[in-house]
Amino acid sequence: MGEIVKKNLPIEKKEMTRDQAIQLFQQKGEKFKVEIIQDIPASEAITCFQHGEWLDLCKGPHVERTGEIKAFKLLSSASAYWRGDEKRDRLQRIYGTAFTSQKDLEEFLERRKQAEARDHRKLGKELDLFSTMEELGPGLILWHPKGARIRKSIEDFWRESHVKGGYEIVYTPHIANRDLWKTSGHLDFYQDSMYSPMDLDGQDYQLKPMNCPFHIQIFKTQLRSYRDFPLRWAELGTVYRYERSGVLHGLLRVRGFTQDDAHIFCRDDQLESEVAQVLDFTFSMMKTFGFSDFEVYLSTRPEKFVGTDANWEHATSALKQALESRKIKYEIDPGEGVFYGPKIDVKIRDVIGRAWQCSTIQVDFNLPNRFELEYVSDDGTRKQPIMVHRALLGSLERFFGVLVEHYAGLFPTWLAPVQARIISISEKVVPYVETILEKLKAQGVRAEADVSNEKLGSKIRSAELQKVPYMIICGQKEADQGKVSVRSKKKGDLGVMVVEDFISLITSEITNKN
RNA sequence: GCCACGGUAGCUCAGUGGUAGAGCAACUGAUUCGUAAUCAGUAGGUCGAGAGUUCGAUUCUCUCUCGUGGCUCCA
Repeated sequence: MGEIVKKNLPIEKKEMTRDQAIQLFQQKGEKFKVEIIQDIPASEAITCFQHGEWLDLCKGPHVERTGEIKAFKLLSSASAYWRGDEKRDRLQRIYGTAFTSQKDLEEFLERRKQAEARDHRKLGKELDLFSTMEELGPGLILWHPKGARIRKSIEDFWRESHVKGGYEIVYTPHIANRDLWKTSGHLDFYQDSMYSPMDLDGQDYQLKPMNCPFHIQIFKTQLRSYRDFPLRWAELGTVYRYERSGVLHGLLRVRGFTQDDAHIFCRDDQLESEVAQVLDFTFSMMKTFGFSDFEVYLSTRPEKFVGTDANWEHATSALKQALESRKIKYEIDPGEGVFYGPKIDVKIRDVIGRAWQCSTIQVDFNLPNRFELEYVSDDGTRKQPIMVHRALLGSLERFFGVLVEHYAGLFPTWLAPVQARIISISEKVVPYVETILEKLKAQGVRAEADVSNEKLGSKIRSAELQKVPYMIICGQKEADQGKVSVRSKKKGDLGVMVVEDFISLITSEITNKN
């Protein structure tokens, strides 16, 4: 590379006809290039670029001369399937990047380093939040006490919001008779990612890969009336899906996870407003978690699907109407719907600009049909309800991983596993530290004391590294005055105040979820 | 699942065909300290697992397993 750059060769564009190009690459023995050329529409020109001896097929554009490349670096290499098809040949792919100055390259590498520093797998270890281990098997998460504290805060908020939002909370088992999945049709579509059945008294039972059939069974326990709708049933439901070993990734892709699932059963005429309400709910919840940038996609009918044209048409237009009624900008994702209906996906943008798919809202007319759901309508006839599947956070594991990266481990106080750490300056003030600790705990603050035999600087460093939002420093001065010295992780030294003032400061931050 | 690369102390990592070392953490002692690392000592490892080659394997070979980067996939 260095030599090519040094020679400062001009890079020349060469257009050629299809036949010339095919002949050229056939001579070179490059069967893949020949295949690409054959796929280029006749209306488009075929171009090659050349510098020195090197000639290759490329659409361009290129820099004018090789000397323009002042800095480059190879980043990684990996194998890829030809045309992304695992049944076809494999190619070795080399990833690299080039810049017009060494400084730009260094900045780029610095940004990568920063992204690495907020990697949830690294922080999960450093902050003692979660782990996975060989002894358990891949893709299965152990939530450590500190991770579990955060998860509990998320769940508490989630439940509270759902109850306020007109949902009922339900619970369902982790396994069920496999027939449920035969009826639902999931076995036909997703058998490969479902775990093998287990034999219980001669019946096949199945570890659940989703929660919907359970909610449907609750629906079926009564004869429903049009007056009952909408029924909104939500569950933090833990599901298990077999993910291929190569796709597992920290918390973002796992084999056992908890969906913040809900199913809304409603009438035709309620569909649009229900969807709109879910959209509002999604944005307001995400805002509380610190996300304000969104990308919205409407996914339409895929190649493999069930249901009638009329149903798809109706559901898709209801989703569209809901988006438009809320003046939400969205893009159409053609053919990316689920086999049973169209969907809206919401991606959130994190603080360094990466988009994460979390929320999904899916219309389903397959399951009501397959499970023969019905209700008594106002004219006394039996009708089929519409079902909406929705998850706001998606999976708690994944969402948690995204949160860790978004905040780089420095959680807002309401989520922080340790909200305040009380630090003693000397052994003499330990009893005072304990009274402060009790006061904070009594107000529901997640506080802990550091009375170890270390210097103040060292204890502060340790609290800083653990990203504790507040450090409460107690020395003889504070003990004498009955006050505390407050240091905020974000704002630094806040000075000395009476304990009650600190308590109202931190508790208001916690209740307001700032 | 596929390709490539990895797994050494709790963590971050050196190292070697003759069974291993550092820093931090832990523990013990001294110190009682004012806003990002006090000092000293102690302990800690079947070198991911199994098999093979070898007089001898943590080191070489194979299989498995877990992880990492990609590909494909994600109800």
